[in-house]
Amino acid sequence: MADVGRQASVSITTVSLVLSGQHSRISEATKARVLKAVEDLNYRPNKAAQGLRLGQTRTIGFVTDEILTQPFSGNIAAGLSAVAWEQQSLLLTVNATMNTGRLRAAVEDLIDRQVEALVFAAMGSREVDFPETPPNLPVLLINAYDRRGRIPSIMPNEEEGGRSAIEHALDLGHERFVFLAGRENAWATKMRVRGYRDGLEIGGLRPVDNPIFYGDYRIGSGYDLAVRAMQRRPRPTTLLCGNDQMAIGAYIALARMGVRIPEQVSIVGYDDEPIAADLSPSLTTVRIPFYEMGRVAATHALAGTVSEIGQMLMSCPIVPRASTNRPLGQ
Amino acid sequence: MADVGRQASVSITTVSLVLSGQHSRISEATKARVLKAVEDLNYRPNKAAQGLRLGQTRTIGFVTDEILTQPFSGNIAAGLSAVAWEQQSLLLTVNATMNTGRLRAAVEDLIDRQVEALVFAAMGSREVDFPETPPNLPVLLINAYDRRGRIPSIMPNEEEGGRSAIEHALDLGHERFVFLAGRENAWATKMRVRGYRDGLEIGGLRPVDNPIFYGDYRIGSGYDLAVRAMQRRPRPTTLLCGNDQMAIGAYIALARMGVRIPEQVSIVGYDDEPIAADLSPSLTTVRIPFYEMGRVAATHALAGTVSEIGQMLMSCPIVPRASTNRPLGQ
DNA sequence: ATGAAAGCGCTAACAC
DNA sequence: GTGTTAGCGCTTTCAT
Repeated sequence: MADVGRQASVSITTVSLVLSGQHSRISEATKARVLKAVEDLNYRPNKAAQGLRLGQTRTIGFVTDEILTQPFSGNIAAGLSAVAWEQQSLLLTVNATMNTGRLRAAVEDLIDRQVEALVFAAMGSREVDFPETPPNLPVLLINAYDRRGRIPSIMPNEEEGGRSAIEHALDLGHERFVFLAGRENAWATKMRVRGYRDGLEIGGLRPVDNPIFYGDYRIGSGYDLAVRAMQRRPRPTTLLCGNDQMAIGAYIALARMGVRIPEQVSIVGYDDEPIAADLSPSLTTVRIPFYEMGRVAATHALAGTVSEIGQMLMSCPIVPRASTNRPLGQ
Repeated sequence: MADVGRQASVSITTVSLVLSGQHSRISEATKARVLKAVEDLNYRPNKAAQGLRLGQTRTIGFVTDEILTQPFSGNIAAGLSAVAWEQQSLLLTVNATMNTGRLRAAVEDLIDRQVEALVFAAMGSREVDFPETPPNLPVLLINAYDRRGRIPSIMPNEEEGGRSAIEHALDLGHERFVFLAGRENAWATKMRVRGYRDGLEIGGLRPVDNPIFYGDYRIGSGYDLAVRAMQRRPRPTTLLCGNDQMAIGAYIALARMGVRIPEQVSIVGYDDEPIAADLSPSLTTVRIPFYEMGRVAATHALAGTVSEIGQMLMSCPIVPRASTNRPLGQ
């Protein structure tokens, strides 16, 4: 900056004033000279120094828990990143494992680097024991909830998602379901099951006729449970799957059994992974709005309005595709 | 820091000395007093200020091109992140789209923030027109190559991967293949095809008997091409798929046709997505070492040895699973 | 063994 | 209109 000043025969103050857009009090002539010098010297302001002086880093600390290695959930990062960029901010990212020690170290490092907000994102809606943070620092959890419940969090409305899935099938006229659920003790499973039960009630159907089979969210269990489900008499007309992976398992099982989708049985997935649209027939599924969750998080984090969030639930809409249709004979 | 000094009745110099581990010349007594004060005041050093003074930010700029939203390739980020963390560094991440303007802006912002290295990662092994960067800044491309060829890059050895796939099948005794390839004009496709042709030659097989069908890397094309492939007489005994997604399509097609894997036909995928291990039977596939690519990149970037990399090709090994076996009658 | 002072690159009162 | 100066929070010579 001193170099620029020398080159343009002005003080560094003038350079600073020109560069920070306070042209108001600077004559056009000097302004042009400074800009020319900046150009000639290929000068670029040091944002680290600016940050120190201004006391702001335009940086969001982002701690992930295996999220990057998980399919499609990187959309959380994409959403955060998009909003951050719009507001001249960047993401300082750390990949922390389950291990609480690592989490604490990561959070502390980010704080030491003066991030202006802290966002933590987990897979599978876990509970976390989040470390202590300075009182004035906005902190937000995505897809996770604090053990002590004092940190605002953004979660998908899994219960609504489960309900959307079955309501979609009810609307098509279906009356016999099996829910191929995921791991029984997972938070997301419990919520989705709750939504499913709500749906049954709305449809006036008895739980005993529309059972829940528990699996583990993996393809294999989707396969096995689909086989089991199709052995019931009368046959279910819709299989609601705990996630898209299990739906893939169901697809393969039904293909092998010679049962056609959606003519003989409708399938609903959950997650709306990229693969869902690619399957044939394309998979009707429930979308988890990861990208939007990231956007909302970044928006509030940067605005310093995290306290308005509380425990925010984001809507999980049904995405109707070709794997669901009216049941046979309707 | 001044507060700590006051609390411990020492100068800030002493505080700094104690905190930076230069205990050498500090008496145990003062050291203890300082540490106590640090504790009491809950003091944490400001790394932004440290960085300014030391002229180092311990930060790697990481520019991604849709990579985060792509399944499993987030492992590149995980690899980078792991090494960075080991070396007390962090990733400053920007999600840039194809748009070159955005890429340039991202790179400039990162440079202004004084990152100590720059890593760009793309999906699908694209060519990029990378912006100008300061001569002393380590820059590295992952899964991408510079239009002007002057930037070191780390790419998967797709040709070797294609060859590994077919060699694995040859070793099992197969002699009739169809290669269900991906988009014909993609760089990765060309390389994989080249490896496939090498393999045919090694096995002494004629290309005319072992054709290549081109698709688009999506499930649907895997399905269609598998159907077409199985109509050939004599039937192929192994289907080599351009990626795991196409292999899934093949699985579904074969299930519907009543063809058993691997008894009647062996399947090989490519990518080793998480889903590959979950399929039933589990999918033999070629692994792209994304995580390792990230690690190597971060290691060289931080060590300032990017020039040693040149155009590095990372090995893509076959991962044998249950979808391949000896052909019938062997 | 400890402290005073300079300076990293920048901004912003306050002079002139 | 433009320059002088102080200072953001830290490290590090050089004195003492």
